[in-house]
Amino acid sequence: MNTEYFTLLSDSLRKHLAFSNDEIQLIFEKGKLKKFKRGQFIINEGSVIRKTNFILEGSLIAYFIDADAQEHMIQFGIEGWWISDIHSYTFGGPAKYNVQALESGSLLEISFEDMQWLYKNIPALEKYFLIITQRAFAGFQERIVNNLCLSAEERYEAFKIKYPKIELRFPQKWIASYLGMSAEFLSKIKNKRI
Amino acid sequence: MNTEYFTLLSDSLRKHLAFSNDEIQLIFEKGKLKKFKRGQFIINEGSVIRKTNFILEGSLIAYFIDADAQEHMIQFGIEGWWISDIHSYTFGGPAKYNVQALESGSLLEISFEDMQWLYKNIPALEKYFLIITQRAFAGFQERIVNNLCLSAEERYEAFKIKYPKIELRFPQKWIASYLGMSAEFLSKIKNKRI
DNA sequence: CGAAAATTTGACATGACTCAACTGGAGTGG
DNA sequence: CCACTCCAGTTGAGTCATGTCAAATTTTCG
Repeated sequence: MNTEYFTLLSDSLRKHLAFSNDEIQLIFEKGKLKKFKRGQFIINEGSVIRKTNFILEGSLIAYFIDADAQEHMIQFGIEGWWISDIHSYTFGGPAKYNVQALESGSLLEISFEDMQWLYKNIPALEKYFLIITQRAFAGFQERIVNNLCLSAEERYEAFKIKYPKIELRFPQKWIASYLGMSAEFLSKIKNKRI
Repeated sequence: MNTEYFTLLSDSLRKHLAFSNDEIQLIFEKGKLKKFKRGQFIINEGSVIRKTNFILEGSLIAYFIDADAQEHMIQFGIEGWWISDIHSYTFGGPAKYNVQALESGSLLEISFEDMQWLYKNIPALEKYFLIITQRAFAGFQERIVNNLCLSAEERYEAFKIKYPKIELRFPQKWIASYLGMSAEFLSKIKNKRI
């Protein structure tokens, strides 16, 4: 198996808790390695996919399309991040969002059932997911707060500071969507034409 | 101990997973029963309070005050809900929000350390918190989505459907803040004076 | 290289905010 | 238990931040 991928997963896990190499190996064995191409859908809105994905390479976005056919970005993900549709993976309902690749790459796919098995065999794993879910939760709280009390320009400035790498790697129209403003308006902010 | 309180906690826990009476008893023993009065602060922004709270009676809100002295509601809570500041409880940093009582009542306070002890002694408890954190996470995702693609009026309509009881119990100005609109504008929506 | 997508730019439209004045009702102290 | 505050809610006028649309330009990628 690719050592680079192993390192990526072990770094992500060990950032929060201690795991043995055997335990990480176990996760790789339970998971399925999948390649994806730019533009490919990993999850389609409406389908039930009880799987979560650890991104090994490339970039993905989670977004949904509203009644006016406007796309809204929920979340982005690059190598080293977990991404799934929580309604489908966690609760078993239909996915509320699309997950699509913006850059080709690969991921490690783990089913809900296999994850329950892994929880039983790797004591720290459930706590790890509690911690990263809490972090994601705190992140979404912050995003709501920013949407409530910052102007469009302030939100963009805060975003650049928080995610300097992301800014360079994702198309501007998706960043605008993530920040809750129109693509045109973000363009005006960047070029000081407000 | 008050059987009504016991039932409230056991219902909340058993809604998601199986727990024995002894296990629930153990949680009550580790927790501290605290009464609070209308207007009282449970958590002050900036302080470190590694405690989480299960509301037994009354209502609380979590909010913060921005640079323009505007209050923004993050979350509300009534009996049967857990509330804390995640930055302080989970990560040990200073609280980002105030938690204040809108109605007098009481709560069960559990420290972070005691919770770790409870996790070790009640196998299902950690999974329970993973589940409710995931639910809260999904809720915040939905709130972001609504803020991105619904008008103020649509957000209010969706809120009334999702939280019919909350609507009647919390002052309108806080509901407006929760929904990301001014109190005046919500008043106009309700009275069709737009 | 060429088509399709992303970005830029300007003109114009509008949803929601701010401010300010007024009203009503709930909590509190004498 | 009444009167007095005082905060929540209402209403209107005026304003502004941001959206929409459409056309021009640049970039991306098959």
